[in-house]
Amino acid sequence: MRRMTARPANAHQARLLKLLRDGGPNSRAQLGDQIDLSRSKLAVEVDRLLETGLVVADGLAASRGGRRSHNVRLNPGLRFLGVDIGATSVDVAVTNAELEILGHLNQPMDVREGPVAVFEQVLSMAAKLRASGLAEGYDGAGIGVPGPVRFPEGVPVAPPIMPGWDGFPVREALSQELGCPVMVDNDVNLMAMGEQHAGVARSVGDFLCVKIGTGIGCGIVAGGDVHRGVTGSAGDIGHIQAVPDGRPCACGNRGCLEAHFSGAALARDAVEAAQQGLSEELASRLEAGGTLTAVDVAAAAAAGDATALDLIREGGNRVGQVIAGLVSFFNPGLVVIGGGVTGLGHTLLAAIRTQVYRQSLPLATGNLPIVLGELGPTAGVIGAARLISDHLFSPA
Amino acid sequence: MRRMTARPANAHQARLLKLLRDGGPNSRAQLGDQIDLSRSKLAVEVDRLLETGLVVADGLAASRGGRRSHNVRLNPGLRFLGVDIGATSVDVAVTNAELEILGHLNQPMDVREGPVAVFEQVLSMAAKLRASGLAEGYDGAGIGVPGPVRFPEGVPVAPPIMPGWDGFPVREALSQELGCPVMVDNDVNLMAMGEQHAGVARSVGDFLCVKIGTGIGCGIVAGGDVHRGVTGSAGDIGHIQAVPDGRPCACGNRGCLEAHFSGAALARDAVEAAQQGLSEELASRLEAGGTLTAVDVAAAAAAGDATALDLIREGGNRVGQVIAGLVSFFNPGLVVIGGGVTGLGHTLLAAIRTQVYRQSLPLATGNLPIVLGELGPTAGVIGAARLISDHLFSPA
DNA sequence: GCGTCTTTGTCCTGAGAGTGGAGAAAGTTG
DNA sequence: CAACTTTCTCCACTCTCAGGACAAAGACGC
Repeated sequence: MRRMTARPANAHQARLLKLLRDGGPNSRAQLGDQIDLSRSKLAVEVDRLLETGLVVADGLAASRGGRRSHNVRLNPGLRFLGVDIGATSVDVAVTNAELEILGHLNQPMDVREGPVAVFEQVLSMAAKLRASGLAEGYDGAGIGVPGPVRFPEGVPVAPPIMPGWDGFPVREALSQELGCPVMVDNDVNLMAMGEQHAGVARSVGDFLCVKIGTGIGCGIVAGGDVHRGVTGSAGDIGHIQAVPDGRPCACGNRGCLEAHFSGAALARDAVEAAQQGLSEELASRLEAGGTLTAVDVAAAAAAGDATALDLIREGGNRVGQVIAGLVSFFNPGLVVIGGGVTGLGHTLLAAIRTQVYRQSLPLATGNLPIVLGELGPTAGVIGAARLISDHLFSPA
Repeated sequence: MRRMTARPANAHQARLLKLLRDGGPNSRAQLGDQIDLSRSKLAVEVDRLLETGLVVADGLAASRGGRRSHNVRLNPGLRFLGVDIGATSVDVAVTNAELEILGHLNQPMDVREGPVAVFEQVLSMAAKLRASGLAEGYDGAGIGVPGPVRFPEGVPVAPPIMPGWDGFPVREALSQELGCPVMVDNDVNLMAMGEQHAGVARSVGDFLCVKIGTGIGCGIVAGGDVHRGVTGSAGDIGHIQAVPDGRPCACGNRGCLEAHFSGAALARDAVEAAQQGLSEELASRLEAGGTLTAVDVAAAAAAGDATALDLIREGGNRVGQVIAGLVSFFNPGLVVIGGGVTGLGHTLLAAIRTQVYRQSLPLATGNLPIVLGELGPTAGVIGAARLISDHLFSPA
């Protein structure tokens, strides 16, 4: 099917599209309240957007004490694809232009199988969503990968946990297959954008979004925009030294944060503890499943297992220590904790908070909320849709 | 004397003023090459700037193969005052509108004497510069203080090393006394702006500027702009934990970076070493001067004293470790080392580089210069002048 | 049911912003 | 001294944008 190809012709139109995306259907009068334009000029730009088809009339709204307004809204037929490639699974979702999720699929998959296999999977999931009637095609797609990305080109660079992906033209290839514009970013940055768009970080301009999953990363939002760094590796905090002369890490150094606490490290420590007979709870789970994951530790902790609680607390202390440093450095207005280990819940959060509030200066922590992400596994795909919509809703 | 009060009327004029500030006298044609405006429109805006008096004609330039151009330049009578209040001294300088230093005074002074005493000193230095004929008055002033600042209001907040300054209306008071607009910022941010304007960081959009003096701070420039954080305390890295259970720090915690390495810590360690008889060089200097400073350590190191070199190396390792973490997190394109201890020179730099290159990921360090600041003690005052000129050269 | 008030949206006019070309002014070069 | 360059100014024309007048459509009080 032929998809929309129109783009806003100027900054005003871009602004209007974003207001409609974030605020849903609106009348010209309501739009006028939110934008610095005369009614006449605004009407002209809205008419032009109607001509492009990006925006459509949406009937009459209720009266607010006078003539009823004619609402307009983003074309309800627009479809964005949000893809979140994690280390061990793939999430794919369809959204409308208002970034509401219409359908969401998740599939376990090891990113190390390489770009070709993963791509095949993503395309099949996208096709499945299309086949279920949620979309006739895609107007744009955003995709997140678990490693640094050369953002302007949309190409992963030197990704430690993604052998085979280095230099793979993700943007180019996906755009070719889907026949629509594509933007690529680090998965952590997308999670931050997701929480900023629809989660706990709404209306916060400077915040950190720490994602603890198989590895650890940190999305940085400064002045409302994602900070990616000069080579796209900003936020790569997994290899900050957390313990002097600590555990050996896959990167070759010792004591990296990721070696001491992450989904993978936690699972390894839990198995160790079970084998050493420190926890019956963990041992029986190990026996039953053959292996342990962060989910098992969470369950054991919920059941009151002291060893599991200790593991979580110790890990939280490590992460908290590093975050404390980042808070001193960056002075954010909010810290969001997300990723797979959020299942560890309040125990983890309490440990992190303790460290940060104790080690950072009062001025930086005085009014600093440290909270769990609100969107869970949908943060990434919403962020991905947001990424491509920000791109498409900007002047060409 | 009546000073200039005009401000640019629109973004074009602001852009032109900044081009003239950074590029010196220019013809209309040269300006046209650097700005996206038609020659006719550009001529109109230049004429309006001439009318305001901010810009003046500057005679004919050499021919470039055709008609000679009529240069324009910023009014050579404009004067900015740059003030850099350090922990132990005050720098005051006069610049022209192109931010060239016309006169510079330095005066030892303890910031703990409080805002009233320091202000008196600053005003007397400003008057001295005026009396020497360098300025008939000031069109604007920038001032840096060694602590966090609520930037929009220009008021220091909860400054640990500046008791008595909390909430003191620096901007308001100085503006009153000098009769011109004033902007206030953290001294480290100003140093970063100085190096960005006229030093090693020219044309770098994302960099860190670590200032090691009495304390330690870090200026953060992201996307060309200084990142100040939500409460103005961004870059306050002196109290990041560098050594678990390390030395007690004035802030109440243990192992803070500042407690292990800074001008003050280095002097203390040197005295200790001298008293323990570890270094004859340092001991003789202690005897001679009654006390030791970073300058003594630098001299001892230059003379080949092993103990002094060890102190510097160990300190550099500590700082380098912290910077390594910040590099992983922020992924800057450049790291500038400045402040009082730059006298320690290459020994310090080598230790820092070793740590950063060893601990951060190759992608972040692959093309990362770590260099000493170029401007020395003038970085702060140039940054201060730049701060106020950025303000005055923006539309009102 | 009817006039009055409020809200919404459209139309029109006039002020500026901005472009691009013509052409004058002032050089260089052979 | 002719031909070519570069710089700058002037002018006509287009486009943007604001703000007021006005029409449409509803709420509300009497």
